[in-house]
Amino acid sequence: MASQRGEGETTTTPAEPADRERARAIPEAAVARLAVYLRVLSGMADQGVTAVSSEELSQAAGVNAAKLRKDLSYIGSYGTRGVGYDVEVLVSHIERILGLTRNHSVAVVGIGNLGHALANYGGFPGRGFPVTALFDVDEDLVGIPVGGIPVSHIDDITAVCLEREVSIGVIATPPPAAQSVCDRLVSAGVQCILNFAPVVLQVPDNVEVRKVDLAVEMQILSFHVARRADEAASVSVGNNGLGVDGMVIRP
Amino acid sequence: MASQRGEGETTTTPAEPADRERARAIPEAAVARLAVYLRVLSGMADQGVTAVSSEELSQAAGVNAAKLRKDLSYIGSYGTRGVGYDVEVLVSHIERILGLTRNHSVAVVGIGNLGHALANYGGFPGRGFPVTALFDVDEDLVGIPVGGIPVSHIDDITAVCLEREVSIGVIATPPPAAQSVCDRLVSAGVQCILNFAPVVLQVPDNVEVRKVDLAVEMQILSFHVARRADEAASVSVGNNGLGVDGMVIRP
DNA sequence: CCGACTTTGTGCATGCGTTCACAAGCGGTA
DNA sequence: TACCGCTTGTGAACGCATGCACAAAGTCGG
Ligand SMILES: NC(=O)c1ccc[n+]([C@@H]2O[C@H](COP(=O)([O-])OP(=O)(O)OC[C@H]3O[C@@H](n4cnc5c(N)ncnc54)[C@H](O)[C@@H]3O)[C@@H](O)[C@H]2O)c1
Ligand SMILES: NC(=O)c1ccc[n+]([C@@H]2O[C@H](COP(=O)([O-])OP(=O)(O)OC[C@H]3O[C@@H](n4cnc5c(N)ncnc54)[C@H](O)[C@@H]3O)[C@@H](O)[C@H]2O)c1
Repeated sequence: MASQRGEGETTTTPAEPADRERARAIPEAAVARLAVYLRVLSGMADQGVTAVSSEELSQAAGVNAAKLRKDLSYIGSYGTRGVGYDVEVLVSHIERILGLTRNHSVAVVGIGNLGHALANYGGFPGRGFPVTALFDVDEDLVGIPVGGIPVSHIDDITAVCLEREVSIGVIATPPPAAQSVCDRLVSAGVQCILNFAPVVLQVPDNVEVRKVDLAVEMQILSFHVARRADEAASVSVGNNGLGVDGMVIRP
Repeated sequence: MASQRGEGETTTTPAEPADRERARAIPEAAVARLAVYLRVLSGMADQGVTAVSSEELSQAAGVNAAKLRKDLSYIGSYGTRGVGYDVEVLVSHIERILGLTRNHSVAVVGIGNLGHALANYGGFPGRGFPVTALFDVDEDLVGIPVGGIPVSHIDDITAVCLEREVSIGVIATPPPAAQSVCDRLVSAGVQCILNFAPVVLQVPDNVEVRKVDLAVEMQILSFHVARRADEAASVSVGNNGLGVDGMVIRP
């Protein structure tokens, strides 16, 4: 039911494909950072930089240098001691680990405010994520091209997803429709879902979901201001108690 | 320079104001989940639900029940053993901890594809995050209302932010402009930034930044498909075990 | 060819976050 | 009132991630 990480796997690693087997051991947090390193490295490559040290790269990526080296060590040892890393080499290794050696076709469902923005965004194709299908229930939208791609009707989702080999589904519908859309994507064989609707999606174990919840992001920020305000209050007022039943306000 | 967590803090926690002092101890990850619980609880309240058990709530929020109880314990003990939690009570306590007892005015900078979507989105005001200011460099956009709010020129950012008491700045400009916009927001006194541009922002210690990077999200998804594909390959090929050089995985 | 210098890769300790498991506490019932 | 069953709240164990510190490994100048 629940987590099921390593499944059956009685096996230890076979000798040869150490490269990909290694992938399983990469911490989730490190994967997210590898994607950031990749972006930074790509930028450097574009500017003609050919080599980079862990110190430089870590600064550019906004992380600790030791952490960066450890992250890179998860994917192998491709640096040169005393020198640093070859940018090209690193880029290609990270791309391989992240599975970016092939394109991942993306479908956007719900062509409203957000869906339009996503469909019109030019940043995805260049990074290996071409948007190849758009879906909506609204008959008035069906057939109209957005960002160069005509909107399909949601009822055709299975056929279209299979035909265009969609591997990532993006949900940008209103919350009530999200679960149903998700189910449809799953039955169309989509195994990766990026969800913008503020809803907890229910999916089978073999489907990976990531959510982007802007309200939550803002609330986290809100928490930090509140905390900071309280700290300030504690310090300046001397914090002589009184906090009793809570509801302390701002300085 | 770098992290600076607990800083000067020679003080131990004073006795009384346990309520807010507690806030400092809440793990970052728990804060994010609290926001999710809040959303779920609000939905329940709207449907007339008055009480909920940790089991029910955790299922609705998609997390482990024990984790949920621990998360709630960070903000105090407001449940009733043998019964569960009062929805109203929980909502108001979480809101207080997250600093949602007052509104947080939001400014969006960069009214392009994404900026339009954000400005038009109706979900923020209802959650205590009214969008009160929009900025762009494009003269053609300035003055035009989007989502009911006229776009201001980026050069007026300081005055407008101060006037409207903006507490959260959202960056939706092209990457090259992001750092400069960020700097302007900071000098306008904004201490919370939500960044959509794929750029690592440099900010002073007293400013909180959260980033939303869709390309990174997709690359993480990509990693998981690749990993899964490899596992499948390993299994189907037989992978009859006997790992040689160690690196045991999980049972 | 050697020695000094630079930077990687990683073992280890530390801290944070998650999960388990259970005593404590409460409402309901007889 | 006393008991019973249910659910909370949390101590403690575990596992993962972070950061330090240094040996290993390579470059470069002489
Ligand atoms: N716009 C934003 O900035 C923003 C911010 C945060 C979260 N969100 C979330 O993103 C989602 C989309 O937001 P939006 O502002 O674009 O909404 P929207 O109302 O503008 O667009 C929703 C679109 O989905 C379509 N739709 C509805 N039901 C559908 C179904 N069953 N199948 C396919 N399409 C369907 C509608 O026809 C509409 O075109 C919402 O869940 C919202 O909460 C949006
Ligand atoms: N649209 C998406 O779905 C999407 C997805 C992922 C990431 N992003 C990122 O979000 C950002 C915005 O994307 P977009 O598609 O809306 O871009 P866009 O080009 O449509 O809009 C950018 C807007 O910013 C304005 N701008 C430029 N420089 C500015 C400055 N110095 N000050 C104020 N405004 C300025 C432009 O005039 C334009 O209106 C980009 O960094 C992009 O990489 C967007």
